[in-house]
Parts: sequence; C-alpha cells; structure tokens
Amino acid sequence: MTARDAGRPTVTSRVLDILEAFSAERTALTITQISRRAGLPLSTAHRLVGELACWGALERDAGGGYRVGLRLWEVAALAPRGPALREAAMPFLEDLYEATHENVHLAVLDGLEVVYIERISARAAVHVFSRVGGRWPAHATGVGLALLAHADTDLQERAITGPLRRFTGRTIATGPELRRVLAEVRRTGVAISDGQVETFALSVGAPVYGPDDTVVAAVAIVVPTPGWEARALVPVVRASARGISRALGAPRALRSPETALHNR
Amino acid sequence: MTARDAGRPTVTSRVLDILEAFSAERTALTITQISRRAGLPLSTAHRLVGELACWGALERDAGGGYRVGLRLWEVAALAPRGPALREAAMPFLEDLYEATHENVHLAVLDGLEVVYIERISARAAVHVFSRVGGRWPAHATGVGLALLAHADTDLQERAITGPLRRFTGRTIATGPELRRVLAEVRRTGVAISDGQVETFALSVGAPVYGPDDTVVAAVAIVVPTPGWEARALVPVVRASARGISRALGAPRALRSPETALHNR
DNA sequence: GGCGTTCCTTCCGTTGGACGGAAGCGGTGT
DNA sequence: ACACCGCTTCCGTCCAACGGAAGGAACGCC
Repeated sequence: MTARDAGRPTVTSRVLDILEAFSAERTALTITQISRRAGLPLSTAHRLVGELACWGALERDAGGGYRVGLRLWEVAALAPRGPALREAAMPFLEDLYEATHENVHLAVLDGLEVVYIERISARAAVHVFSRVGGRWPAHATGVGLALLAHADTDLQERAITGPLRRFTGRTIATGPELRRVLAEVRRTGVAISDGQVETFALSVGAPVYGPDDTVVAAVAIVVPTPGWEARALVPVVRASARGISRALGAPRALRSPETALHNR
Repeated sequence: MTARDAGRPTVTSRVLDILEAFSAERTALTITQISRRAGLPLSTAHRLVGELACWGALERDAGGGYRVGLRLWEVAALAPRGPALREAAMPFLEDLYEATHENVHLAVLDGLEVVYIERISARAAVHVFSRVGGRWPAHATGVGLALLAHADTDLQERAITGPLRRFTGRTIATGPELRRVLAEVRRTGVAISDGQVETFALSVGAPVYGPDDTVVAAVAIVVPTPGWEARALVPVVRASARGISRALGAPRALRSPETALHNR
C-alpha cells in the first residue's frame, strides 16, 4: 500500500520521511538527527532539507537547528478537514465552553484514530491528554465513539475485530461490547465515555454532519467525573453538534428540530 | 537563491509546486488542474500526487478531486511560530475579545508580510479582510507596524525603500513617512493604523516578546472607526501583549510593570 | 595544547529511478 | 454516435539524485 512497501525509496517518500521525523516531543532537529530519524544518508538529508528550508517548509532556528516552517503551515491551513472545519465550528465551541467552563473537543476520524482539530480547555482544567493535531484511539473517547458509530461499516468491523487498547478498567476491551456501544450511540445520537480513558473523567460526544449528510466530525465535552452527570450534558452537546452541522450546510440539521432522534 | 533558479527542476521542487497549487480560493483540485497550476506534465503530476495522497499529505474527496490532507496539517501543527505560539496566546486573545467584542489578531512577520496565526472575530463583525493562514503587507496594518518596527534593521530598510502598496488615502505610502512611524512605534510601544487598510477601520497593535527578548509576534485589535478611540484601546492591547510575552517566558515581561515604556 | 568527537558542508563518478509522450479507458455532453 | 475531457498505465531514454568520502568548524576532555 505504501509507496515504499517494495523497499523502493522514491524522492517523494524521502521528503515525507523528513517531515515525519518531527514530532510533538522533538519539534527542533539538526540535520544529523533528521538523517538518523528518517533513515537517510547525511548527504541526502542535507540536500533535501536544504531545498525544503529554501522553500519555507522548514525553518532554521537561532542554534542552526531546523523546525517546521510557517510556509508549510500556511498550506496546511487550507485543509478542509482541519482549519476550515475549525473556523465554522469555533463559535459553537466557545458557546459550549462558556456553558460549562470545561474541556471542549472537536475531532475527525482518520483510520481507527481520532485527530483533534481544536481544543478549548479550562485554564486550570483537569489533566488534559489531548493536543491539537494529536491522535488518540477512537474506541475509548467520546468523540471517537461518535465518529466510529457513523463510519463505514467495514471500518467499524475493523475496529470491532481489531485489538482494543485498554486505558482503565472501564475501557471497552472486547469486540461484542464495542459493537453494542456503537449501536447504542447510533440509537441515541450521543456517545458517552465514562472513565474509559482516565478513571476520573467523563466525555459526552455528538456527531457533526456535513453538506452531504454524512458524519464529518464530532464535538465532545470532557468533565471531571465526580461533579458532573452525563445526562446533564447531553442537550448542550447535541445542540452544539446540530449548530455546527447547520453552519456546514447539512440538510439534516435543517429538518425538524429534535423529534425523530429524541428517544423517550 | 531558489532551488529552481537555474531552471533545474528537482523532484522536491515539483512536490512543493504541487502543494503551492492549492490556495484559499481553490482548496480542491483535480489532477489535471494541479498539473496545469504547477506547470508539470500530467503523468508526472499523477505520479507525485499519488505518492502524496498515499502518505496523507493530500486527500481525495468524494468527487475524485484532491484536497490538502490531514496528515500534512498534523505535521504543520508542530510549527513553533504557528500553533505553538497560538496555544500560548489563546487565553489572552480571548480576554481581549471579551473586553471589546471586536476583531482580535495574532500575527508573525515573514519577509515584508504578516501571516495571521489566529483571529477571533465578532459574530456580525465589520467586514474582515484577514484569514488564519493568510498574508498581508506589513506596512499597512497594526500588527504589521508593530512587527516591522522591531525587525532587523536591514529588513526595515527594505520596507522603507521598497514599494508601498496603497489601500486607502491614509495608507503610508512614502519611505520617510514609514521611517517616522516605525520610530514612533518603538517610542510608544504600540502601533496605530487608522484607516490605512479600510477607511472605516482602526487597528491598535503591540509587539510580543519571546524568551530571548526579541519580538516574535504581535497582537492587535481591529475596530470600526467611528465609535472607538485608539487611546482607549492602548492599555488593553499592551497588557495583552505583555501577558503573552510572559507566557512565552520573555524576561522583559517580568521586569518593572509599565514604567520605562510608559510615556507621559 | 593536543586530541577525540560531533556535526555541517562540499565534491564528484556512477547508476537506477524519474521522466513524459503516447495510447487506452471511462464518463459526459450534444 | 461522435467528440471531448480527464484519469490511468506503460515503457524506453537519460540525466538528476545518490551517497561515500574528505575537508572544515566547533566543542569538550585529558
């Protein structure tokens, strides 16, 4: 599947390997470090990094090291599933934050993981595991369950049959359990992850629909668990998701307000 | 200077040309469009785009077109001058927004242009020209003047001697005038752009200092001009800039609060 | 001061991957 | 049915990418 599956390194794959060498822990690297992490000969890394830096995809810092450059960020700011989505959702996320003063998440699905597009956190909030641009297994979090429940059937099957990483004693750990939870999420329209990532945290998530009426993202709110009831958060999260869907132009969000979906 | 100055197209430069083919107006392109915009033969574009899409730098949408991918955005989220800066500044920007409910900008300097890192806008705000990830000439805006005034001397000279694009009758249009304004900005610590981009808008900007006590960014607030006085905004903007500088670990921001810099 | 280490940069002969014209394919409009 | 447009695949040519090697600069240790 990958371009370098046959051990045939192309120039493009090397360039991408260089970008991949950077991580949240290592945002600044020397050429030598890049060459090691990307598995490239020093002279090759030197040449490619030079070209990338010249264009602005990488930048040199004061010490001579390289960092991800502004120019790359400018291009990335055009990603529809990233900043463009964030832009539309921001007002609603701020409302959600104002209503609770807890952690608010906006994420999309990529494979079996969620990628956090935006995060608003309480100043002195509970320990936050998420990071904008960061990833997390979908089966554990509120946003992840909301996204997975509305994903392609074969993707769901891959999640159900695949290994499920365990974070706490309450993390969903078996396929049948995940299948049951996903069905429940589809029935109620919201996903609740109670103590499945951290024992003392609770997350309520809801799917966000795009113009073609498919689920494109999910919002969630994460709160400390003694002190909040999941039931109390369901209406605001659902309303926020509807608002974002409407802003994105989802037909579904324009229809009858909360009748068919509302159970009980 | 450029890698392709000698008309020697390298693979890396072609890959970057492909990324460059995307713009704010055209966020989705077909292979044919990419090949035209990047000036590449179709088969070459096809091969390179395929590799980029395989890695995740580009993504296919429902219609078969290509968009900037999430994976690229993840890497770009590591840029110190982008998201990392934004993260530290966000609480202060929100305070600034709460205090005025007008447009708040955070930007950095790249050449003679500013690049907007973050923007908070009033829901039904005045017409907004800026865009996150967008560029604007530095000599006209509040953020731009604040940044330029503290930039390298030779960069300032390039701005002063270079052509100055005019937006309104009040846009700074001559070198000597710009030189005078920049000196004024350094003296007062704030930059005021009154009607220099749009006739009925006023902007007050202040520099943000990094750990090494150099100016790394600028904050500004943009308000409609009949209804606001620049003088009234100076304290909040300055306080916000100081707050962000402190959050970034600037020694300067820890020193005596507002004595030496405060004039009158 | 001498020496080892580490990292950056440049050079250049070899070679294998990038190149792109051409042809085939599928969809759409007239 | 034909023309058009865009996507995809193929394959022989050739030149740009490759990377080992050597030189150079900066730092730290004995």
